[in-house]
Amino acid sequence: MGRADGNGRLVSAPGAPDGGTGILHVDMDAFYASVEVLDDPSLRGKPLIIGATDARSVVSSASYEARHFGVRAAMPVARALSLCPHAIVTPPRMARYLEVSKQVMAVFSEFTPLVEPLSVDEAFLDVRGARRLWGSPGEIAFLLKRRMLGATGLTCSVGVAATKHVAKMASTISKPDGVLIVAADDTPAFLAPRSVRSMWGVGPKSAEALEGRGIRTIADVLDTPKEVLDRALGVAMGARVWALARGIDAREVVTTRVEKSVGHEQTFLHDVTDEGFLRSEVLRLADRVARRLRDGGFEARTVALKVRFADFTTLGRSQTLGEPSAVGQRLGEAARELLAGIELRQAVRLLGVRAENLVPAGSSALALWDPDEEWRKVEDALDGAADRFGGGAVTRATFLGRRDRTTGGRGEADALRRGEARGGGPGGTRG
DNA sequence: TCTGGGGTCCTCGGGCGG
DNA sequence: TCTGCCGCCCGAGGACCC
Repeated sequence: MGRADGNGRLVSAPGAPDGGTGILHVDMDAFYASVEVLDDPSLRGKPLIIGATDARSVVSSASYEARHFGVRAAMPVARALSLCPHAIVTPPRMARYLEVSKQVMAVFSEFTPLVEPLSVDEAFLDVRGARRLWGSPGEIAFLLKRRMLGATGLTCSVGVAATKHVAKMASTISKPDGVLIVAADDTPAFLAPRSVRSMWGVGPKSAEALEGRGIRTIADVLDTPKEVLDRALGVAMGARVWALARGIDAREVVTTRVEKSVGHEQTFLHDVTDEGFLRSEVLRLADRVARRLRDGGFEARTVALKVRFADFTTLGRSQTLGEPSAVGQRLGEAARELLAGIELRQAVRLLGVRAENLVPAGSSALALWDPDEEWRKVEDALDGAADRFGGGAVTRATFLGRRDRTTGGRGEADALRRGEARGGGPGGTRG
């Protein structure tokens, strides 16, 4: 497996056993901060915070020098500066990070086509089919790190394991600039002493629910009946934690991902009570969302509005549109209706507009609906019923009342109304 | 200390149609 | 015609991740 290196890291040496592994999780080290250092070497070795400087912004990324002072991502910048007053704060340059991200992903793709990006700076790689070309998974991990440094000038950490979950945990523990290989046989020993919080998917709430029952480590999870986990976390989450604690994780590396929603939200510098301003902001956010939908070739069936009040309570309202749309005006109207339905009992801190239930542009029900095709389906479905009722075939004409005299009269139409002829048709088989 | 912005997934309850 | 059951969709909210 690996050795503790005195800094809380656990790392493997080249040649460590990697039997039964095949999944790599690669995570760039302090990605945004490292890109800033790459572009301005005078920042090297200094505490660096990536984040806007206005009152309400939070830390997006921090160099390890800043983390040494307790600075963490998602911490308010003001708080970070109180912990590390001499830190250099620089605003994020997303366009630049995306540019470097492309280089990073290109390095991943050199080793395997089976790459599943999780964000701009990390991905799962399935290297089970790359052995003949590049070597064993453990060998690939060290090779990839060298190649990454050469191609981008950046360091990364790599977890190597039999499953995505263990690979992800391993890369986290090996950070920064490490490799941790967890051979399949070593998985139980690797997992057992770890905290429940270290599991991917167990956040503060779930950890609290478990710890409140005395379940602090993964070994504790192994000793806990599944019903207790279900009660603590809900059935789905309980089942997941039960399985992950045993090293069971059947998730494959997925190379294609379909976007499910697109949204924008805005925290105001000062809490807002002006309703007119909120209405105009809703329209502006809807416009941005609509533009992104059109760029991506999508339309939205559902519009969701998010309102966060000054006391941080958050409300969501959503509405399904009559027809999918990617028109800012249409999305904006829906979002404004949702806003009108919310009692603004406090000043508003944040507004968000999100498009959900995305469909490809032009595939709305109306655009795709072919009446002739629908009638063919109805006629097919009714053929069998017509036989049972002793009549002839039911046609579109019979249903519309222009009865074909060769058919059996009203039997089929009655059958249709009673829903007795729906076999194989849409709408379920029960009745 | 006072909590961003972009997402995904899950749960639960109500309405509705068969 | 009414009732109970079931599955599906919708809407709201919460937890989690980077």
